[in-house]
Amino acid sequence: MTKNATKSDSKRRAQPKEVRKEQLIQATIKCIARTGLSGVTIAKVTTEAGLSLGIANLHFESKDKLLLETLEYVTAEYSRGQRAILESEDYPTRAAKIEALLAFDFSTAVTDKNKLAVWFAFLGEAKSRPTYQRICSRKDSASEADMTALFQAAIDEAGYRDKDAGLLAAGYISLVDGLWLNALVAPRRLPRKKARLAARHYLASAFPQHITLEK
Amino acid sequence: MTKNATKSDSKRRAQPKEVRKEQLIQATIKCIARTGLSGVTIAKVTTEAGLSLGIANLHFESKDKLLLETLEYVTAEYSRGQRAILESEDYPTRAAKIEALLAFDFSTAVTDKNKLAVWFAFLGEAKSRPTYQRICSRKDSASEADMTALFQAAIDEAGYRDKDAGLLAAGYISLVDGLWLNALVAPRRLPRKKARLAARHYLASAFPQHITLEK
DNA sequence: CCCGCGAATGAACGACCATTCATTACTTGC
DNA sequence: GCAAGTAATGAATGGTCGTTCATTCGCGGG
Repeated sequence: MTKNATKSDSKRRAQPKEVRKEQLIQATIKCIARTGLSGVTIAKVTTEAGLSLGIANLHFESKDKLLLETLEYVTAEYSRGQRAILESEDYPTRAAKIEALLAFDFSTAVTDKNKLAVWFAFLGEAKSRPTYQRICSRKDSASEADMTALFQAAIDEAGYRDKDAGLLAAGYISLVDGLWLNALVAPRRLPRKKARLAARHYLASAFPQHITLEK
Repeated sequence: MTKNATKSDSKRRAQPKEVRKEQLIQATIKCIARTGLSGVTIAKVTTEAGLSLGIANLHFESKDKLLLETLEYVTAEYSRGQRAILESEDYPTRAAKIEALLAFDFSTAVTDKNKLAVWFAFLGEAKSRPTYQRICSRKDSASEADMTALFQAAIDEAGYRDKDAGLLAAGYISLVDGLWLNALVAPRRLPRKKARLAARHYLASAFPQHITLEK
């Protein structure tokens, strides 16, 4: 009768609300990636989590709320990482900070297939769901301003001509979205490394004195 | 095309199968844009089309087939227009052909909100639906080869250095996808004209002797 | 050791929805 | 103008799924 170390307890045990919610959100991410948003059911999620059917409605008010918190979970994770870079004062040069953003956007943590699948599953429904729309655009509009400022500073310090920081930032954000999407749907055609290289080329031609094609 | 064949039809009338299928596909596009893929029901589609409940299963084998044909309809329409440009021999210069591709990608016909909503709704589910995945990636992989060839020819004729046509083509395709997506989800932040301008900047920095920022 | 509280369970319920098909309505050939 | 054939209809059906809640169980305090 020693405690079951890692294996799931065969007996149910009370857990703090936060632990259960995290468990259910993780299971939801897996289910969305496996079956698509429209294939997700409470039964599949709770089975994936190894819990009972009723638990989702116990900790979340409804399936809708569970899905919403899952979306928020995924976007918050990304935004946190990105803002840590954008707001950091520890990079020796602006070039280093831009490099860090690039490395982050194509890190294995960010390009995780399950997380990307969740992200695009919700984006695909965003047009008809104002709530999804709001959460999804929060991710980008928050960073767009900071990124524009960073790009503008780079433009100023190098004296680039004919560059529009706002347009470059919008372009970079969209390019990354597009590369993620294509890498997710057709990883054979666009593997992660090729996607990163394409993004690097974009930045290199925008900021030739900051970013080069040599690794 | 016509909204409701003259409305005067208060009584039902037999129509060739092709007319009915077209009608139903158009209604499906509207429904997906309005309610998202997961909110689409046969009842909503047939009501939108002004027809009876049973008609969808009469002309399509099932709801699934209807959705599939809708996706194929939207992608085929795009591919047809794009290939007409790529395969045309009527452009005086390569620059003109590249300009035409850009103009096409951001034409009002292609950036129609409903069509884009359909496109991204299916892409959002593509990860978990091999059939969607196949249809969606057909659109891009067909054009990627032709576009790479076009870009390579442009590189050769201008003697650009350090350019990788394949990477530029993959980047352009992804950038366009990303711009469409952001313009769809947050049209306020990224209006169509700004999206087109961002794509133009991309091409201008890739092919400075072909594409310029002056309209 | 037992009691009570709150977490967890899952059978039951009801709403929704794709699909079927008997019936109806139109069209066409004769 | 009639009959046979075909398109269209929509009530009925069966299945799926979100949600509820009476019951069960584990835990900590007395």
